[in-house]
Amino acid sequence: MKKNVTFADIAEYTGFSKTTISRYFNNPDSVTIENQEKIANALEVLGYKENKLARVMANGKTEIVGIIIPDLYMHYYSDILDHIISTYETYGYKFIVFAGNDDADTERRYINELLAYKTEGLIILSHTLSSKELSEYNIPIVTIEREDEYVCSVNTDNYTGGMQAADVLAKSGCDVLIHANSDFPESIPAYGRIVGFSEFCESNNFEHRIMIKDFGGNFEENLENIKKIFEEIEETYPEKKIGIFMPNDTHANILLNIIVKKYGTLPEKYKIIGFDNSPVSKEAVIPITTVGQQVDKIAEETMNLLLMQINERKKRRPKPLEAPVHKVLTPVLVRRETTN
Amino acid sequence: MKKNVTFADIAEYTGFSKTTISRYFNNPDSVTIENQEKIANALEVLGYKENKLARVMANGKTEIVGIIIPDLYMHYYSDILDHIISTYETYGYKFIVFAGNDDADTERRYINELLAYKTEGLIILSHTLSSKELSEYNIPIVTIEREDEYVCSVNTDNYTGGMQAADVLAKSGCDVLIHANSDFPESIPAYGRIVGFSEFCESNNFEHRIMIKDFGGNFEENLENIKKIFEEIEETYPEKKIGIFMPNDTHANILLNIIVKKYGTLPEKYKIIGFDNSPVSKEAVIPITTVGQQVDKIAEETMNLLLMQINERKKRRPKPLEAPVHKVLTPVLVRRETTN
DNA sequence: TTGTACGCGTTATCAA
DNA sequence: TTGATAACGCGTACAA
Repeated sequence: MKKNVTFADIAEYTGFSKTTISRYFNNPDSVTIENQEKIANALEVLGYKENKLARVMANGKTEIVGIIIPDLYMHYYSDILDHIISTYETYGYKFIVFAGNDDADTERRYINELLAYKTEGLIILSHTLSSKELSEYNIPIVTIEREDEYVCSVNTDNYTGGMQAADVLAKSGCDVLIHANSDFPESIPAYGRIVGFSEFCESNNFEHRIMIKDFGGNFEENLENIKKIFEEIEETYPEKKIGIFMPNDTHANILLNIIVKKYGTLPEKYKIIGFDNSPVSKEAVIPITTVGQQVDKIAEETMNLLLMQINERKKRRPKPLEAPVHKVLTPVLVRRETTN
Repeated sequence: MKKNVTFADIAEYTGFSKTTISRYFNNPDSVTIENQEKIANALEVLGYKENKLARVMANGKTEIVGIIIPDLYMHYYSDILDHIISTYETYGYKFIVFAGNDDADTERRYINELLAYKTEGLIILSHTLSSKELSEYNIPIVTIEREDEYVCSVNTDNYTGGMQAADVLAKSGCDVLIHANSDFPESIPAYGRIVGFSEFCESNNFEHRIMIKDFGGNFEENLENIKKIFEEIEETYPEKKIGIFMPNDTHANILLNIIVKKYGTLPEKYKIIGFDNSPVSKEAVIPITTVGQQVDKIAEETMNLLLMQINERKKRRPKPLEAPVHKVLTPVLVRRETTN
């Protein structure tokens, strides 16, 4: 195990001090062009490899962000993760990734681990810890599409999304508008969808119905529960034209597949709209109309919000935010073939 | 910005030396039970938070692994990533994740960044850098399903997989067996599929055909190219029963959707088999038979292989591997509804 | 069982 | 423009 080449070695080789070598990296212009070349040459000759951890010890900037995502099964999450990770090219921040959404203690362990590595900020998509608890960690945090009272967040305007969905189904000539979703508290942004959907229906006098159902945590459970929902719809409204707004594209796709398997196609009787505009919506047998989340913008705004907090902390006299900032992004309707 | 609590503070508060505090964490039994309690108490009172980076400076062990994945669009990759990340519970290693598969220089930057953070090992799924170049970084590496001559790797037995696929299609009563795949060099494990498939057909006298096609890098291109393939098949073999072996489940699903959209179901005339057993194969309109990769085992073996190398390095006199270890895992056929 | 002293590789401060 | 020195927080011989 041969020793690493360090600034000390470069300094010795070139006759400069360690300080000058450091300056060569962090403020090159403060070193003579001539000497810059000498140093550059020495780096080549000695085969220097930088050690960012040592730098972290000295200046405290890890340029690492921690991210906790519920799972990678939901296409929406892998999509988000992909976009966030890709911001490396823009901001240079690296990401340590954890997955999990079950156990609060597990999640606390993840966070403590992340803090022990001095990550400069946290991006949280999982739902197990309250924003109150998160805020007490006293580190820059941005959450995405979850309860966010005490922390900064980026969310889609779910209320508008719900209205858009209802509107499309209405314009597709449906007699009854149905929204299936899980039972979650009003504090979660997605709750806005239910409200937006309902209000649209009520103020436009559409027969509508909210079906609250626990969809379960994996495909098998999803399938079973969505089958039940569909059976109930078939029985209840044999003569009507039905518009169904599913909680996300993954679930919309499952419903679509159930119907297509039964009828060989999507009958005129049914219109479907999903949420997220995740890849599965366009890859489905029949491309699914969806209320699209702007995942690229979400990733971008998340990093902006996070870096804003991070940079504020680096100031000599940082002012903590008076109140958490909640960025809300407008959903974009993506019309495809499951509606008119 | 109040200073962090350090061992020095704990030492001062308890009256012990920093060394004893360190021992409390790394070798508790070498400290009196009584004193352990004193220290534990001090940690509480002072609100100590560990700093693993400082520990890294002192002992060199980051417990971080870097991982470079081509993308998160292919379900197979998100699946693998999910399983690898989840090994945290078993091994305690954290993961810094990069995504990309395009540009060699970009990928070199990723690797250098990872090395600068002293990651203890690398897991590579992208294809842009040769294993020769990778091996020259002189750090523990495991690749998954890619060219691997000079580095350790975990691969699925693609040859057997190819034979299994052909066998299932044959037993499903197909007259012609077709395997569509991209044009890649023999050095890539997936090439074995083509060989296994062909050899099975030849030794059993099945009419067969390998269709080499560039599928493109996103869904739109995939769709377009797979449509062309299907059209060609429809024209060429109007009277025959066709078995089609697709390169992965994502592509098999696209083909299935094209057919179902045209016929309302999967006609008896066509049998389809995919590869990977990634989530999409069971979530498809008609659940897709597939040659399954054992993703859980792949993740496990990958970490085993990596940790073997990492631990060897920690020894006083590490012996470098004489030759890279290539772990090969048997694929498991998953029969579903697109074959008999 | 506990303590001393130094090292890990870089940056920040202050001085020249 | 350059340098000397002290951090950063922890681990580890070696000594007691």
